[in-house]
Amino acid sequence: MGKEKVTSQQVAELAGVSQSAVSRVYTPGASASKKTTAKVHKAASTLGYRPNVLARAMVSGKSRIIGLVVAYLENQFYPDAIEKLSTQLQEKGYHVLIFMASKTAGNIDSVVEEILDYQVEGIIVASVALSSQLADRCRLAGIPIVLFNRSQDGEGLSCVTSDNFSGGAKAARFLLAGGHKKIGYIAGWEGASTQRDREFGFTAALQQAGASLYAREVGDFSMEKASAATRRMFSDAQSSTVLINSPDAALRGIPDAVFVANDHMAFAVMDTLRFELGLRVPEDVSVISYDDVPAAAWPAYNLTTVRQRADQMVQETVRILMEQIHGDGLQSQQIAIGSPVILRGSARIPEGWDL
Amino acid sequence: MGKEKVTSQQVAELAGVSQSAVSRVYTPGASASKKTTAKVHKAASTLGYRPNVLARAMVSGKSRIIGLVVAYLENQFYPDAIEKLSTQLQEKGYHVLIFMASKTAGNIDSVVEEILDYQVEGIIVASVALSSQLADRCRLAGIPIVLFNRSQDGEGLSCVTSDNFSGGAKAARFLLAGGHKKIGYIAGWEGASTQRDREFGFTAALQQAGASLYAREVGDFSMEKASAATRRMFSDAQSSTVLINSPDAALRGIPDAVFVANDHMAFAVMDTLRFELGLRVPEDVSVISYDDVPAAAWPAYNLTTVRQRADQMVQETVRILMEQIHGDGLQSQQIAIGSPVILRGSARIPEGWDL
DNA sequence: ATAATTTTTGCATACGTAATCATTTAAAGG
DNA sequence: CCTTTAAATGATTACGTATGCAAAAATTAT
Repeated sequence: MGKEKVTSQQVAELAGVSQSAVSRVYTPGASASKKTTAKVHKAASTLGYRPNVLARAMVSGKSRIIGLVVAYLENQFYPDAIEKLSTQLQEKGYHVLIFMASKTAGNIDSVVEEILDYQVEGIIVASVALSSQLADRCRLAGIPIVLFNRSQDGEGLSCVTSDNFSGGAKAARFLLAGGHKKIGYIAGWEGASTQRDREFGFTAALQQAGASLYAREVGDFSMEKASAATRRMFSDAQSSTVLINSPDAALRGIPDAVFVANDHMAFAVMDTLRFELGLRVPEDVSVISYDDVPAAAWPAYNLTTVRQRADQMVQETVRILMEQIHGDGLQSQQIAIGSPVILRGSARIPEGWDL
Repeated sequence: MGKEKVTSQQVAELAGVSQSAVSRVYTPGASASKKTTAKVHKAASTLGYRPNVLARAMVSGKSRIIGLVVAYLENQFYPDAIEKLSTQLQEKGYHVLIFMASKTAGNIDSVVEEILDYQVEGIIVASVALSSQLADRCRLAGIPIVLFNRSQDGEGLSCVTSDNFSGGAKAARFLLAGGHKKIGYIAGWEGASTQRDREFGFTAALQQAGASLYAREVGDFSMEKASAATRRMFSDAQSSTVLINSPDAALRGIPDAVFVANDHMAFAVMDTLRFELGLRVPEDVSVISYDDVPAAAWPAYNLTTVRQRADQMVQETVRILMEQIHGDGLQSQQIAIGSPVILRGSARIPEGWDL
């Protein structure tokens, strides 16, 4: 109940200087003599003074707040990224105001509007799309936006992703080199650029090798739907699975390998294969996926996967944001971080691979 | 670059009213006629006006910001909680400013100082402790604090936890009912109240049944350390494991059950038992732990665990925070949510249990 | 219709700080 | 020691909004 607001004015009085002097002591690059600096610091510490960020933001226009829109926190990739983002921004004197888009799905725009109300200096949008008029509003307001782990064409938005196309291609070449003939794909949510690019890269590399997709199902980045997709794809009857380009009846049967659009779904896929369908991984079916979240390295899964370098993605995101905030009106940048295959035990390892 | 700041003044001019009128239209409970409300709304929408939260915070003292201190995001329990917290607070018109304490470990206090700079209306501290002088400062400043998943004695701080003592006791009774004789415990970080209470409850229930702990190791809530602890506890030689109260040589040998202080460590424990030590779960060793994070239900682990009801914990946290913010100077509250055992397959199920 | 009451409105001020500007003080140069 | 230049300081203003106060308008009661 005791509202103990210590203001720069009070510090000034105690130190015997003007309020301006106090302000300058706490403003980097402002001119203040050693003497007054000392006096102010002393008075400030006895009173327990700390500058009011909000008041500072009012007059300077710098709130030191970055808005972060996020969803899908059940996918370990995002908490990991949030932690890294927040830590790096903290080091630069910024802090993260978080906005959940998951449960409010659909009206991402209203979430971004709320963000703008807080006079954020920049916005990071993770894993969700943005309407073009909203993007325009932000550009008009001079507030930089960086899409994290999503790209969006035609809006001139900055984005940071892994090189999903080439990552998908690597997965395909890895499976082909392993001698797999009937290769399936379990897709993520089809509105996502990551999903699209991974699939494009995957199928492009298959075709380049004269192969093609044997089966395809959609898992929408959800574990439940991925399980269902797995059941459809690996049911003996294969009734509901669309067999693409299957040459003749002799080759029919369940896939001998599957590329899953992300680790989160791959866990469900592996569990369904092993515990529900009684198939062995990798002996009966090779599984490879995308992200390399921490759990992929857990022995129970030991998942071969295409690594998304969260550290580098975060670093680039912060760099772009800082560039746009400080140097004003820079060009938007699209960054794609290289994504290596991490060899583990869920997929047959081709002989002589990665010597 | 175009800084398009639309102010209430501009809206007022376009609508032909005073700035005060505009303010009142956007202030719930203020008096404004239908006519002016309509005029203002029209002008506001043509100009794209939205109230500046920061300016509003300046004069009203209400920033609509809640500070959240968090660490250990690799433990799925916390992302889950963050999502729920943020969503519930959003619904009440508040937003979450996030502060990572993990990498800055040790100086939690400086993190809280930074939070205060943002004039937050409340602080949620998850999984970390707070110095008493900091707690005092916040109380003095009239800023409510709620500890989430930690309790702290003697500071008069509000906290929300699960009923860790009784949860630990339930785990013990469950293992005893299953006929286990050599029961081990893998502890979390010993500075944590959750760790302490779970262990106290566990050992108290053992003793009440005339049993006692057979082995104990510390895992510090880390997967690596939990693996190492498991190796020590289950090595045949048992050289480094402290055998507590082992009656005679005949009873020596590896534990037939282990209670792990949280799920996050239990995953590492199970993996180490199965893939490194070649032990079967639950045939050779029963494993039970605490939290019931999503991954505990994944078939690969199928972990029997004491559920921490994140939904209810979040709900209570938000309730307390709102009470303290609106009604001023309320008593601090300590809430412990009941925690049921969730039966899965990692521990032998006693006959007739939970009929 | 007039008085009493309630609601609405505009004016002025305050929130806590940074930035501009003119002024004073200190330092440097000869 | 005096002049020139640089550094430091204080008074003032501005940021965008909410609120107390008094005046005006609308409503109700008489």
